[in-house]
Amino acid sequence: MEYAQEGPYRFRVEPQDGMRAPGVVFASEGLLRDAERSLEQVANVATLPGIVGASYAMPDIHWGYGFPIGGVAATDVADGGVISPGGVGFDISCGVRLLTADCGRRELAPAFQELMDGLGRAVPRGAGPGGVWKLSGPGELESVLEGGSRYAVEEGHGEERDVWRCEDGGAVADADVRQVGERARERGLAQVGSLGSGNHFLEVQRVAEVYDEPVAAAFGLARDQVCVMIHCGSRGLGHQICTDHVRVMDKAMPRYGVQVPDRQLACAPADSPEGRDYLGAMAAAANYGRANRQLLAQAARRVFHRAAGARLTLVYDVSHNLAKVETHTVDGARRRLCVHRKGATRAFPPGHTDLPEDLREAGQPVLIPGTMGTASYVLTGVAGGDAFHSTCHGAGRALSRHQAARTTGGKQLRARLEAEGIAVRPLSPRSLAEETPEAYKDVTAVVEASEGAGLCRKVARLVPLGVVKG
DNA sequence: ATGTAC
Repeated sequence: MEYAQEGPYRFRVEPQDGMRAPGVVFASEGLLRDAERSLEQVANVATLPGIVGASYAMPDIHWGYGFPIGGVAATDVADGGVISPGGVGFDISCGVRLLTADCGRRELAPAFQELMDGLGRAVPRGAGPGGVWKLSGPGELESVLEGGSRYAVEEGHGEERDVWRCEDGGAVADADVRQVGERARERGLAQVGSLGSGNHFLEVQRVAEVYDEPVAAAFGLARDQVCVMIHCGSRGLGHQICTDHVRVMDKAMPRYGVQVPDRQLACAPADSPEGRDYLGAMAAAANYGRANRQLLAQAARRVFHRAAGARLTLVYDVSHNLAKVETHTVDGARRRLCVHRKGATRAFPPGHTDLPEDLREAGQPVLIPGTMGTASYVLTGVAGGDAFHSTCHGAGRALSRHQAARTTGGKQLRARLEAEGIAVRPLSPRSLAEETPEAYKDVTAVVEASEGAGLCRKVARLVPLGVVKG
């Protein structure tokens, strides 16, 4: 695919072959070179009816289902704009939650191995059922789908601050549980408060560097601060919802006269029965994802309290796989847009009215999970941010799981990480080897490019002290 | 990512 550089960290694909908008990729030359194949997916997304502005991609762009991971596209709801499950991905509402601990690294040191053992026991992980919260039955699952982490807190699993420091106040209002199928419900019932596998993790981290003191202070972060970062999604429930609704839309597309260059871009007008049904089910999965992270945070709180007498305070919780109807100004006019962010993080700028008051001046915390054994980042939204206020979400895979597992053994990798001072509590040696740092791109390069492109600003770098992996 | 293939 042909492309041209139109600014530092900004590349453009001219409209061609049915594209209704250009493609715009924010990346360094190096990151783009590694992802050239995915430009085809950027171009495919640009053919979607109602697309506004451009088909965007973040610096961590890589190949995904229909949309590239790192893809951002907005469609005009009032103008036949479509919603595509492939623009959200299978792990609906995958995201990151960050908490600060009220203890220093040195105070924690004597109890650290005990703390990690406790986290290892308290965090359900890996494939299949298992979760911290045993729901009373299908009725309570509906409450989770409608109330998200707000419902979890109401039931005693958290504190008031957890609600307003979570994106959407812990729950979106437009969840429609009727659109969540029986299989999705079955899968979701026994997984609330579980990590899953792959790049998902719960880490104990240390603030290694602060880039912006005032904003870090507003987020409650200081150098050498101990933090807990949780990266996980909506488990089997979100996966099943995606599967079910892709099938529905695949069949519905001809009725709306929509043609897409890739069947994985199955979609329907956002303002159609099929579009509304998916958006309602997706919102239910979004709420489930927040409740999932809420329950894992509670589990971590219990372990921190028991092992170190320490308290954990929520900084923020934000998804990087979600579509939302948001109001944006386009060519001077306010328009309701369906913004797909797939492997891309919302990054609202200072002053945005959807931010809680105590974050209004600093901007939205943007949480970027690193790869095991590498850094994670806290960023903030900036005025004038492009791509409907979006930025990167992390580092994509560079090696397949199989390739990764061939480069090292799990025991060898664990020894290496422990020698670097990182405690590891893996589910199995094999799953650990698949997550070796060499299997991922450099998250620092992704963050530098995102900042260079004017999508966000760096606030702090966090490094792992201990990691719990599925 | 995912009861890692209906």
